[in-house]
Amino acid sequence: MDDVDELLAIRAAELYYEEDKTQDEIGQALRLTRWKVGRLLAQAKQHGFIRIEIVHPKARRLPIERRLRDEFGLEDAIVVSAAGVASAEELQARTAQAAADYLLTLRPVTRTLGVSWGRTLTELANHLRQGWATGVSVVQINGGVSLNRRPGTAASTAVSIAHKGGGNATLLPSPAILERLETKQAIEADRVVAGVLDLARSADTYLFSAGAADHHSVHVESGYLTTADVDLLVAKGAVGDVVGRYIDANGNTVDPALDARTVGLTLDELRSATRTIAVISGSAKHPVAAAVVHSRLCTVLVTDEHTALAILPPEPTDRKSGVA
Amino acid sequence: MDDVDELLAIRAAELYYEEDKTQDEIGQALRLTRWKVGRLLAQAKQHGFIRIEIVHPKARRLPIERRLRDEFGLEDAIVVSAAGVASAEELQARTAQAAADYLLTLRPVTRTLGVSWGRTLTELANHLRQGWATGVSVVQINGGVSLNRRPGTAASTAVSIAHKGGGNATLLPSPAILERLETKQAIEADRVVAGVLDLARSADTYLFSAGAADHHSVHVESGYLTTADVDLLVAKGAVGDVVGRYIDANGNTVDPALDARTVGLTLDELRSATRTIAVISGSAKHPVAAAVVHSRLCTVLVTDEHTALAILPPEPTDRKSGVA
DNA sequence: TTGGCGGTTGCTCATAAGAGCAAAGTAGGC
DNA sequence: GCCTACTTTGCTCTTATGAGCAACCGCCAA
Repeated sequence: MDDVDELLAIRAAELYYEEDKTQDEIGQALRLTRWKVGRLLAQAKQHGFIRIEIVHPKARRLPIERRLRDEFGLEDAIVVSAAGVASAEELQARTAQAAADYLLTLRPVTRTLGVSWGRTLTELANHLRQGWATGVSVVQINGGVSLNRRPGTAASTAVSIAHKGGGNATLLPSPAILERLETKQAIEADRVVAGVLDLARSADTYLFSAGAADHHSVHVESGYLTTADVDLLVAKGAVGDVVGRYIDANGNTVDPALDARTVGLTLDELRSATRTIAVISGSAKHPVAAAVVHSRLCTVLVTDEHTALAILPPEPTDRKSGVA
Repeated sequence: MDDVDELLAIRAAELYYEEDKTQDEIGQALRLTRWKVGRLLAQAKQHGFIRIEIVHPKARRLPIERRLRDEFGLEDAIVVSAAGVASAEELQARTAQAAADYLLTLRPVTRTLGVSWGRTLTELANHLRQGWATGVSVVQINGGVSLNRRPGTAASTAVSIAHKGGGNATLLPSPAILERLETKQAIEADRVVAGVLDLARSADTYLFSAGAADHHSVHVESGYLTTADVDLLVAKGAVGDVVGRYIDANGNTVDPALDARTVGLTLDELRSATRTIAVISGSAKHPVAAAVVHSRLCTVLVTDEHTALAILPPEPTDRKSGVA
């Protein structure tokens, strides 16, 4: 495509997309045959001169979803569009909303849903529509009684999801991380706790988010970890946490000792589940999102466009010499 | 259009524009008839959910051009797209390039071109293509021997335009603004200067830009005005200058005494010309651009999308109840 | 109940756009 | 200088889309 054709293609595109002329009319105006006009338009598209965006809070990016599914063998992927999004909060809200919507469409319908907790899931619960399921049983899959502030956020997330789905929640009455291994083992040996964990292991679907390994983490806010702890984890290669367990870029636990003191389903238990839905949004979470997907911690990913593109390998520009 | 239809429209748009499905296929997927799909897509467009942009340095915005022509009775309007533009400089370069391209298409061909000077025109001259005209005569229409720095910029702009058009330039050997009225009158009485001005008045086409009334003005840089002078002009309502003459929002000279000391064609002479091309770009120049267009100082406007939209009255959203 | 009325639906028909192909044009190799 | 391989062009034929219209639905009033 030489310069002259390029300019013609742009002129044709202006007339076609902005002036609603037919290719034939454009042909007359630019002294081309209508076939030439059609080819120029096709080339303009191929070269990326024509950008078509769907600007809407519920808009998704299907081609990116497909790439995610294909690239990582995901069962499903939901990618919300970032077109016209002003703030990171808005994008996260869109993602949470999309995840809430996705729950409605789950087939087969979930009977027992294992849930994690955190900011994203709280937002998801708020966006969830009343009556999204009928008689769903919700069970927490990791510990989370907040130590200091806003006690019960973790609980209310699970309860809210259950209530709106016409069922009830089973809470895991345990801190997320214990200070001593023995305490953790004792807690897990407790009949109630063990029962909850058994129920959690029997869930047909798991729903969780991921946290970035930084000082704003919910673990720091809740007092389970200090900022120094986080720095140490980062130094060991941590990119973030999933159900309270810190992982590196390969999805492995970075600190086995810490992991052993963490109450809840293990990463391997999560990996062996048939349906695990990860909801992850925001630029701070790009590294964890990548780790989650690469290490097959989820079968379904709900995320935003930016995060998805950060996870995916760069797209081979689809020129004629694409294979070369 | 209710919520359900809106969501369907978005889903349809995703499949149509991103997945290249036919409306019929979308109908099958969403359990709609293909006509319903067509209507949903039309509604999505109407509501502005579908945004189509042409991303290219030479892309123009024809609908905006039309609005400018219709709204202000312009003979022609060239509006370059701001899609995908990173910096203000890039936008100005695009505008200058568009103006240079426009000169090539002028019909009837210009024999004598009156030009102003300034950053925009210098850039235009640089972007102008060799051989853009054959034997064009270029004449300066306002004074501009730089007092201190970069002497000859004004001259080289005119010379460059002339050379590339296979003709020669007639320079106006005079400062832009004189300190005393008597000196200005004496200069204009000079045979050479008077001759140049006569030639300038006989031009068939005028090409000029406009300057913002701020401290970065070329007049300040060249030493004709101090920043204090500019502040005073602004206080009097100045929005910028055209061919060295400061105007208010209505296109009137803000300081008759200063205007009388300014050498070159008057604004009224410019207004009575048959073809005057204004090249104006950048957010700082929105007010001058509006003044130029409103007061009919130009018959042709070359500008960027943002400036054009700032000049134009807000577009009536084209809903069904558009007239109400 | 019935009869009107605005709005929606699914159709027919006309037009626009795309796929594929043969002919013409072009550049390079011998 | 001529032939060959490749690209570009303008076509035919098919498919997709849009315009316009009659039938239909739901809503309200008589």
